[in-house]
Amino acid sequence: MRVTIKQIASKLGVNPSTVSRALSGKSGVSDRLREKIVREALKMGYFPDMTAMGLRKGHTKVIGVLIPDISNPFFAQAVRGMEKIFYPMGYQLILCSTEENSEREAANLRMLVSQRVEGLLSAPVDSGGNSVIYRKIHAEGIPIVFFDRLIPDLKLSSVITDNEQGIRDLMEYLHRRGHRKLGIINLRGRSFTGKVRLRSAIETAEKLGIEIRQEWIKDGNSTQSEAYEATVQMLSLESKPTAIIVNNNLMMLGTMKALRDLKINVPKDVSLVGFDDSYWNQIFDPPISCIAQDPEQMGLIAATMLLDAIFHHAKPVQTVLKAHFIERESVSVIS
Amino acid sequence: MRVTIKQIASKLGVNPSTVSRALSGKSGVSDRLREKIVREALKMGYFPDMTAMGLRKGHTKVIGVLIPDISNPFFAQAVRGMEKIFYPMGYQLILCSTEENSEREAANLRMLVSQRVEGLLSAPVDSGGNSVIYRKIHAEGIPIVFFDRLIPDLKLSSVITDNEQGIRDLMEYLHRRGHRKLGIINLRGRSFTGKVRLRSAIETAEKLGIEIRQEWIKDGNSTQSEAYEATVQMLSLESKPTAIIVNNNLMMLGTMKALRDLKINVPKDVSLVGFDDSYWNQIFDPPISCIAQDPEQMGLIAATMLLDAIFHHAKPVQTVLKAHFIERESVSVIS
DNA sequence: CTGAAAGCGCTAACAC
DNA sequence: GTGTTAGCGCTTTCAG
Repeated sequence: MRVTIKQIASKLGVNPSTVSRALSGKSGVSDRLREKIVREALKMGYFPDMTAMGLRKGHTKVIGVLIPDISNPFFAQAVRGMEKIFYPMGYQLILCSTEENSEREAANLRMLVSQRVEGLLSAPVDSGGNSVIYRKIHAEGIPIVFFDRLIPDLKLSSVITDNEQGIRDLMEYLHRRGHRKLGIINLRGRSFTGKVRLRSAIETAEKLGIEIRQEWIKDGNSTQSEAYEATVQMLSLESKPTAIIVNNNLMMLGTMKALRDLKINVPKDVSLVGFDDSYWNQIFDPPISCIAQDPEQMGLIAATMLLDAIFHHAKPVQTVLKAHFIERESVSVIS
Repeated sequence: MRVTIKQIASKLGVNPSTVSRALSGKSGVSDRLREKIVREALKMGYFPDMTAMGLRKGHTKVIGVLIPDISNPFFAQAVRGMEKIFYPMGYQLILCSTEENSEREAANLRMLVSQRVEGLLSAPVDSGGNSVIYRKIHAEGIPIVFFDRLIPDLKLSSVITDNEQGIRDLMEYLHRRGHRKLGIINLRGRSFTGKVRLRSAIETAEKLGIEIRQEWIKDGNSTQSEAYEATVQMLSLESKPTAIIVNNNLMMLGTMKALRDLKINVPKDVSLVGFDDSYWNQIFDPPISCIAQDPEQMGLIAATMLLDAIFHHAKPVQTVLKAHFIERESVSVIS
């Protein structure tokens, strides 16, 4: 059985509360006794019981993290950034993968509250169908910070990338290189980032005089396989765009594979740029120019904001991060 | 403030224990009263308090997971497999990234026990320096399953890949294609998988009559950047191997980049095979032949074994998974 | 079928 | 500087 503070106490013939004081470094215990207690605790293999401490003190030192897909390096790196903040503070992260499913998200959210997490870091599921639960949790006094995505009708804290700016940078670059016909492999149409990036592309196209035909906008559903299909379809069209924007890292893999299978040369036959910079962009032949976000930084900032909310009851803040363009060799010059 | 069972009880003029019974689906409450209680709980926004339940019942429905690096897709996918088992059972995973650091591992381990996790899934830090703590935790009655790696002197449950078989398959393939001079970009030399794979390569080389000179064995330290350096060094040697084995997915990225920068053609100038199959192997030019593990499956099996240990007190089991060879186009035929 | 009471492991307020 | 007591929110006997 587990060693408790009580057992240590009775073994040493002192009171449990004295053991508690000694072990948690509180004042009010003589140095000699404290040392004796600490030694005995070590010898008996005592592990403090956080659930009991949590119950008593009202805080658990646990943070809940919700991400849609852990095997996407983007989110994995974001979590890494959060770890960097929370680990040194002795906080634990409970990580939940929602698999882009509202019901799972709701279930996870309920669980997390039940676990008495002190705060929540979430990249909410695209449908945004759980705003009621989020609101309720917020009302309970549990701070929430959204990252990468947000639910527009909730005025909570968030850290997202400046998607509009990113798309504009990408398109201005293509425009400078002479491209006037643009195709888009978009994220799931209903998703927050998908909507924002597409709208921004259409607006920018109008401004710059770039053509984006309806048939050049394909929904890659955020997955590798569907991006593959979408790319194949787009490039079997009678009249094709001269350049393609792929709207996230995973879909870029699908598009790359399609291009290879179709033996279409980049950038000679078609130019390619991406939103997100993952490992693979720079080892593709040719290396892919793209808009790079910094997910680790995003996680770090989200975590910092959450901490601020937990300790200083900071008011909700909306943070927008700049993404930056990385030029490589995937875009031709059209004269 | 948080809604408690007591508040619901006093609101309805019944006893807390009745509310507890009603809410947890226990028998001994009339249907009418139960319905009334459930409705009120919902209305008041009641979330059960798992820490209190855990304290009372002695189990927390939380599993601790230790991985060395969350941004490595291999481990991310393993976690995904674990999620698949535990999510439907209402268990939560606390994920800790040890960053290949023994002290962090020890700290995380202590924390996890303090959180009263019901079981532990761990890919232990390479040095194996925490066997004492693992042993202690096991002695506490908390089941442990190692995955991907293990600590040889601990006879606990584990799921690992048949690394020897993998290396043999790779080398027999190279041998059939006429290769007799082999270079290796190895994992961190002290690591479990690094040691096993290297030893296996040397043994197999002897058996098959393949030459592996000392200078053709480079330590890539499991990272992209050091694998880059290692590759550059190996290929600037006077006499080079005709084929290279890269011993994990992240290092493959470094090697690929080095090869591109050096303008060395694969497989014409040098052949290339890898241990692990990540996203990028198939979009490189040429696609890379490799030994593929199935990390998600590994996570799934580890989770299943842990469950077995938790519920049926199953004895420690050592599981070894077969890896399978995927032929692509990165190896030339030498006649 | 429902209520009363005890207790999980810990800490904090109050005595002495 | 140390002991006593109460209670965090819940479940589980045991009564009635």
